[in-house]
Amino acid sequence: MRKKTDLIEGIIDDIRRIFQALTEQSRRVGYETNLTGPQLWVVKLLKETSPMKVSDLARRMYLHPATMVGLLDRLEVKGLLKRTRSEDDRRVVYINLTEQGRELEVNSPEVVQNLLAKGLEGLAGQELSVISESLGQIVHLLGVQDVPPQLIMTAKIKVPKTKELL
Amino acid sequence: MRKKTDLIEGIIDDIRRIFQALTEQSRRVGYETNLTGPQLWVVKLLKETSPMKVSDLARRMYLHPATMVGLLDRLEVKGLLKRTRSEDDRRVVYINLTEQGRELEVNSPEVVQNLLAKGLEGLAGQELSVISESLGQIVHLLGVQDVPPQLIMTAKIKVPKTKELL
DNA sequence: ATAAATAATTTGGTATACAAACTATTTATA
DNA sequence: TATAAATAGTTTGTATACCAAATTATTTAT
Repeated sequence: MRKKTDLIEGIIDDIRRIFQALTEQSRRVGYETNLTGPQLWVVKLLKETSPMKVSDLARRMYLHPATMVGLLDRLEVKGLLKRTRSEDDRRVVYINLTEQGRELEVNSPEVVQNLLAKGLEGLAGQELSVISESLGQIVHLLGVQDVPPQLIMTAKIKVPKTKELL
Repeated sequence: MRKKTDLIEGIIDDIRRIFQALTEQSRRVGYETNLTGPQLWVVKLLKETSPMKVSDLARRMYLHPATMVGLLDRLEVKGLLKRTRSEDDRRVVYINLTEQGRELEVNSPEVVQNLLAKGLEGLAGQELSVISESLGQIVHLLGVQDVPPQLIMTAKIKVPKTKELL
């Protein structure tokens, strides 16, 4: 049997790897869609539910409304979404994807969640239970049982293009 | 027994929670040290090994040298580190922590790794094996077995200070 | 002696992020 | 009903992180 310290080291390495996969994915976005992480996140959210108010989006992404406006500006310039002022309450602005936005969403890289979900479906229920248990313990150790799970997406991570860094 | 789809959902939620705990930690940094994530990362690296060349630091953090210079500038202004041009090779600049920098490092929040390590030490070897197995499977699913584990730290994440967002 | 490579920096640009102030609009209240 | 308070979105100003390309100084290779 492996030594306890080795096991712990391995576990932490694996968590780092998972973390990296998540951020890695967000880098790939840049290459494949010319959007940054947060930008694609907006598009993905709008695909799920739309229209959405500016404030809804800000809340969902845990961002300041001012930051949201900037994000929306850039996406609007790219022609991926459309602002529409509400008739009922003229303070409200609804955000919708344009046809171009929907198109981009479809062709954008799989979000990590889906990748995982598909992989997990291939496992037996028994195995899933074990994995579930294990993760539960880690979550417990980190003391985040009660944290509402958010969408996975890092703020901004770019890939270094210069060879020297690879 | 729980349904397979429920298990999968739970697993993904847990991964999100872990991810969040990691980024959450990097947010806390801001409050407790007045440094950003990358800035503390530099300090932590220098605590581990110093002096380090600018290029070493850039490589370790997967950043462009120019980005590194900016980071170092800000930390130097804060009086946390000192640049010293090498005598041997006058192109090289060595970075050292100042006394103030070492002091800050000691009082800075535990890096997640340590938090986890301590928690895991409390578990039985048997349990650790199970957890190790489980994570291995996830890593495998994500196809990142061969990725070298990096230090955990996100690029830049700030905490929203306005109540409306909490 | 000169060309090529290397280390760090400067310059110029973009995106994310927040706070504070501002505009327009709606709701509450006196 | 007039006015105060709240709300939604925006603008403005500032900071950080990030990169690419050009620059300077220095070292190594030819």
